[in-house]
Amino acid sequence: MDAAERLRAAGLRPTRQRIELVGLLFAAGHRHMTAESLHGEAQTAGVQVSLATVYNTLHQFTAVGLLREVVVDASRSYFDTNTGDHQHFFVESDGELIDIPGEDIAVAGVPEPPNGLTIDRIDVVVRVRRG
Amino acid sequence: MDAAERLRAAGLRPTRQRIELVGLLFAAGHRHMTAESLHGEAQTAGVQVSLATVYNTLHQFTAVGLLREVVVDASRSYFDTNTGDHQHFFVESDGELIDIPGEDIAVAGVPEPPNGLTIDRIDVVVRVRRG
DNA sequence: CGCAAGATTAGAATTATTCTAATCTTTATT
DNA sequence: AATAAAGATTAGAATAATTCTAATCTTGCG
Repeated sequence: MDAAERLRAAGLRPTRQRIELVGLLFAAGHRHMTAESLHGEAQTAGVQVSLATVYNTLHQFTAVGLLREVVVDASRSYFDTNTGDHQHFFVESDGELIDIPGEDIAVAGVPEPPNGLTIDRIDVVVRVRRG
Repeated sequence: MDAAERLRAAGLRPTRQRIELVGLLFAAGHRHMTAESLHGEAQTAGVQVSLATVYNTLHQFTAVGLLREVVVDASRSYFDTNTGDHQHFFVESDGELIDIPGEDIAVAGVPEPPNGLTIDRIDVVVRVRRG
C-alpha cells in the first residue's frame, strides 16, 4: 500500500504535503517524533511544508489512528508510529522515548472510575535518567 | 507549622507572594490545579501576584517537594498538593484529575531499562470519559 | 543601622500550538 | 474532457502557555 492509498483508506485526501510526510513517517520501522523534529526532517529532505501543516497533519493522523500521541512532557507533544498496545520509558534529559511491549507490562488494581466515567486507555510512563 | 515556617523549612524565602500562595494551596485537603487556575483564585482572593510568579512558585515548590507535577495533557501543566505515592484518573473533557491511591494500583513487568538508565518514577494515567 | 550578596518578582520575550482566510481537491454535471 | 460548487487542506497570522532577565526585595554581616 503506497502513501496515497494509505491516506485514502484513512479518509484523508492525498495531498502533496501528506504524501511526503507519510513517506518520512512510515518509511522504516516505528518512530517517535515531535512536530518540530518532523518539520526539521522535512526541510532536510527538501520537502516544502509549513510547521503549522505538520501540526495539523500529526493531529489528523492521530485522529484516524495512523499515529498515537504520547503525553510525557508538559512542554512538547510526542507522536508514535506504533499504535499498538505498548508503553514507554522516557529519558527526560534528552527527550527520548523507548517502547515497552504491551505484553511485558501489566497494570493491576485500577479502581472502578467514579460516577458515569468509562476507561478509555491506561498510559504508563516509566521516567528514567542516566546513571 | 504556618506558611512562613513551611517555606523556610523548604529553603525558600517567605515572601508575601509565597505566603499567600501557600495559604491558598494548603488551606484544606489535597488539591489539583494549573498555574492559570491558581492565579485566578489568587485574583479572586485579592492576592496581588503575577501569573509569571505563580509559574515560578509552582515549579520551585515542585523542586523542593511541596508539590508534584502531573503530566497528563500536552497543552497544560497540572500540579498536585498530594506528593505521596498515587496515580490519577484524568477526565480529558473537563480537565479534571482524580486521585487513585498508591496502594490500590500496581504496575508489574517493567523491563530493566536499557544502557545505564535508572528508573526515577512510574506514572500511570487512566484516561476516562463521560458515559 | 547600612550595605553587599544573592534570591525573588513580574513585565517582556519566547516557544509551542491553533485558527482562519485563501487555496486546492474532489465530485457531480454536462 | 471541461467546469463548477462543496468541502477539505494549507500556512501565515494570531494566540496561549511558559520562560527569561533586569529591577527589586531579603537576608545576614559588620
